Amino acid sequence: MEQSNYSKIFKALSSEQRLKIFLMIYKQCCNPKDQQGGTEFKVEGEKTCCPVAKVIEGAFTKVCDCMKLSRSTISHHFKELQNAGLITCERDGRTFRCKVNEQAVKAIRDFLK
Amino acid sequence: MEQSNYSKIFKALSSEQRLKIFLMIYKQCCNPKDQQGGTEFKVEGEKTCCPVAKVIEGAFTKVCDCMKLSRSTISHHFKELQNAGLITCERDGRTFRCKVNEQAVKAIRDFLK
DNA sequence: CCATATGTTCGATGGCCATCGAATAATGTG
DNA sequence: CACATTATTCGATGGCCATCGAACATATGG
Repeated sequence: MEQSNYSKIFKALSSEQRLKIFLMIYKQCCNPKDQQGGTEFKVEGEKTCCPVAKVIEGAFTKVCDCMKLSRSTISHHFKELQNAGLITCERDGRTFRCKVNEQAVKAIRDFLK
Repeated sequence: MEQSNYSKIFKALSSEQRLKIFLMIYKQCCNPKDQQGGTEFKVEGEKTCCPVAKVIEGAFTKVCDCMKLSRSTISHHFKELQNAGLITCERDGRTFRCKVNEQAVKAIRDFLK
């Protein structure tokens, strides 16, 4: 991955609020170990730990419930995370689905390797 | 490491120029494998690969020689990298010494683990 | 001591960005 | 259909930031 792509990723994560949002999603998707902070953002009736990127249903609303930011701001942050290639989102009717981009995760893990 | 510290690190690396500067220094210090891009920023007569953080002499001047930025801007970027805890610098007379902070490197490597 | 090299500090500037509320669109519910 | 939920878009705003040149500070070499 090129330097300019890395700086885009880091820019997306440089906002504390946006980092928080990304980690909320990430911890529901990819992280095999750390389950801290999962209490306020839990997918009901499911294990929060899974081996590969998993789709999160209703991510937008859940994030809204956890943060003191306007919905418009949160929408903006989701867009920025998408533009940086960190997550992908799709909407089907009322449902907002979202998952972490595995390539981006791999790139972050490979940075400084 | 706390989220706010991570966002500080990512903010420091979100500027493409600053990321470039950091990687120049990093590749002279810590990286056991990747030696690409080392050509324009080489410590004469030394192996560019070493196991632990190593002091880089004259880093400021070397970076100035490689980038099309004013010295004041580069000075500013060095300060930002220091404030984020990514590098430490010291001056002894005319000599500008600089090295990568190993804790920060470890933190970056542990992010998303 | 004088000139040169090396960094730092300062003030200005232009641009980007996080945030908000309001307006709008799309969708489901009674 | 009327209403509530949910998400997007827009315009405004205040603040931060990357960059520059100029002025200053410090050190070294002749």
